[in-house]
Amino acid sequence: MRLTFLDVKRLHIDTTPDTLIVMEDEVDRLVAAWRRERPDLDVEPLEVLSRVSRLARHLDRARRTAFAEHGLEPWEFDVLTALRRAGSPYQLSPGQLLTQTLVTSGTMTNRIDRLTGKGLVKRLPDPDDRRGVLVRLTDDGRDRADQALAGLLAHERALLAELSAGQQGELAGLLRQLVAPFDNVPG
Amino acid sequence: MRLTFLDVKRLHIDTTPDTLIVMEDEVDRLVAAWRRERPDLDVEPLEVLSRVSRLARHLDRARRTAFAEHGLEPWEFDVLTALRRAGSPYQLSPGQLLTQTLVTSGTMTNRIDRLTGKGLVKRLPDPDDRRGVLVRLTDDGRDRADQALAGLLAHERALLAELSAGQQGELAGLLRQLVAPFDNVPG
DNA sequence: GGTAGATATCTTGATGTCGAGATACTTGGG
DNA sequence: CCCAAGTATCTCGACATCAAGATATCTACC
Repeated sequence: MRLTFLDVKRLHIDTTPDTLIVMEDEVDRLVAAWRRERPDLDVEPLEVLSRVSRLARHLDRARRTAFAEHGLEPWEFDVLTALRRAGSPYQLSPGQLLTQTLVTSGTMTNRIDRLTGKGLVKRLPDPDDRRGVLVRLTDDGRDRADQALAGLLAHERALLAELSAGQQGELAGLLRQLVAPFDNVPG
Repeated sequence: MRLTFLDVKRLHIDTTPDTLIVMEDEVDRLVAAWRRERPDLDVEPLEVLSRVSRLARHLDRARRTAFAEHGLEPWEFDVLTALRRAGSPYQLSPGQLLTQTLVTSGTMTNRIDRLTGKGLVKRLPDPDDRRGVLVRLTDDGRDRADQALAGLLAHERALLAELSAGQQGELAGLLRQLVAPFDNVPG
């Protein structure tokens, strides 16, 4: 008999009811529904990838709340922290920001415009390439990024309390294997 | 000495170079940058959650490509398959669709309008509640959903080829623990 | 050094999403 | 029976994003 992931989950519940309780989630219900409606298909991939998508969606919402405490939108955080991470003098080209934030060039132009309007970054001409621009964090932008990062980490640490340190390491490793192919090819 | 996730990764590379090669990803670089710039902070949570967000982002793009082969947008797929999963007669209220797709009511109204325009769903009055509406899949909508699902599963199975079946099960289980709290409370 | 093709950024128009509020109906207490 | 509060859906305006194309500049090769 072949065990599916769902079976494994139930096994945990049945055999060790007091020490290992695994809660159902929306994806369990989704997969069960597909197995009922389309028993001819192998929907195993959804067990992983639908959870990734849904978790990301929930995280987006939680992050929006966390950043609001610091008066920042998620997209503002993404850009400011990319610059912050670059280290002094906290500047990157729009093109470098694109690859880090996974948005299109039009979007980035718009973001830089708005952040400039708020005084969090400023545009400087690239001295080595007259097509180019350097986006630099202002002092205010740097402070905001630092504060928001600390807030984010506190929130996320709380979410991860569900898992032991070892489990977090395992999870990070498995996710890395899935993400790496995307991050290491041109596509 | 305490090992961080990054150390564990490097350990793999150093000790078993031929059998276990772990590729770096963008999050490794991101975490390394934070450790250099903010050595005072514990950025461990990013190892998991930043990977979830970035992977989801990549998946969105890949899914967009996969669905385009069937002439569907990702949002259309989400709605059509929610109805398909409901089983015959393939109908749900807009409210039920909201909770499954994690969008707001205004968005769902708009989606139903456009799907109706394309002839993939139709609105019926709810016989038990005159405020209510039932959204029902047309035959064409059902066929499209079935075709697109098969295509999606093929694509996703390919992405997951990086992992063994056992690893996929582990990953699904760990993700479930993180998602379940979101899915099982009102929030 | 001149030119074709690559590259960096910005512009534009269309579109999907959100949030807040409006509307219509239902429910439960008095 | 009536009314207040709750619920289901829709409307509307603001806004962020994207894709495609425009512009300016660089690079490499002849």
